[in-house]
Amino acid sequence: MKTRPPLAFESHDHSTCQKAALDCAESLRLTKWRRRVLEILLEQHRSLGAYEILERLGDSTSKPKPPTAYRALDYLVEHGLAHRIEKMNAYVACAQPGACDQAGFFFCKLCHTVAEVQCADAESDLMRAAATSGFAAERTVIEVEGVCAACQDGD
Amino acid sequence: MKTRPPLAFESHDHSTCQKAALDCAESLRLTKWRRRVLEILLEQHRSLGAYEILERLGDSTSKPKPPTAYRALDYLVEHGLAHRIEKMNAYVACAQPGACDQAGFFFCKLCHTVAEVQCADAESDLMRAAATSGFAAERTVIEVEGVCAACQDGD
DNA sequence: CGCGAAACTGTTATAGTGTTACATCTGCGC
DNA sequence: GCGCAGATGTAACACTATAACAGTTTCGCG
Repeated sequence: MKTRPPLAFESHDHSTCQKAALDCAESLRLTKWRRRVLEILLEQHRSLGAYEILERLGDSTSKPKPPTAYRALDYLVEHGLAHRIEKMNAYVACAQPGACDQAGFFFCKLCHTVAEVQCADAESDLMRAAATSGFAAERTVIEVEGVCAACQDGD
Repeated sequence: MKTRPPLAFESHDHSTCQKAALDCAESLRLTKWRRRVLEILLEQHRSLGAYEILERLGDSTSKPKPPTAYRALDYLVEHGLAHRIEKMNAYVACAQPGACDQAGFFFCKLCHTVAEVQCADAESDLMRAAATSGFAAERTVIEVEGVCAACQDGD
């Protein structure tokens, strides 16, 4: 599993993360809600639940309904700009848009920070194992729950 | 990723699977509900939702409430006799009770059959990656969604 | 331009999944 | 028997996600 270091746990210039994602979204149809959801997700390398996002989409005059958030999230996930963290029922912006093959995630159960790594090796091993049974693999979920260094210190 | 072949997709003497799990449960405190839930899960290598299990726990005279199923499932998962498939919000009996280190799962999205494999290599790679960031990993989820050979034929 | 198809949005309602809180019971050691 | 710990019973609720359908916008194309 060759990976670049998990950026999310290290201090970095986050504006380049945001810019990369927005650049990558150029070729897509980013409507009002999709853009706003993406911007919210891009604020930090943390996962947010669909209803947290929904809250933030509303203003004093109107509150969108759940399908508004889910539709935008589905679109972003389908097009590789966001990922769903199954274990958390939550969503996070893709940290390597355009270069995201088979991602795995380390997520802190306390602060919900998510670090994304490429897991090509693990994935190909799994694909080989699948092939021997005639299993047609479609999507692989790799998630590691734990506590990040910052939250360990905080204890 | 050395694994024995995924048994669940092949015909096999399932009674030995059931027996192994019940033997392994000997040392535990299997109360009425825990035993019944385990028996239900052991009927096949398929995942069941908590409410499906709950249905089957009831009889004509009384229907247990959700906490009954969740408590039994939590216990079985904690003690390694069952696993939760995050992507399906469902539960499956452990296929290698007592010898289940870091499991990964192939599950068919059509028939919900689940094959369990050991993923020690993938896991140790992930643990190494985690260590470099000071991330304290606790639980690793590895799940592959797809279509099993039988369901492909059936199409 | 005008028109039709496709995509997107708004809204209501509901389905599905999981937990909290608290009362009650049961078995076991003392 | 007493008291405690663990297990169960029950009601109510919180969180997550989708179905269904109406209305609107967008966009290609004649």
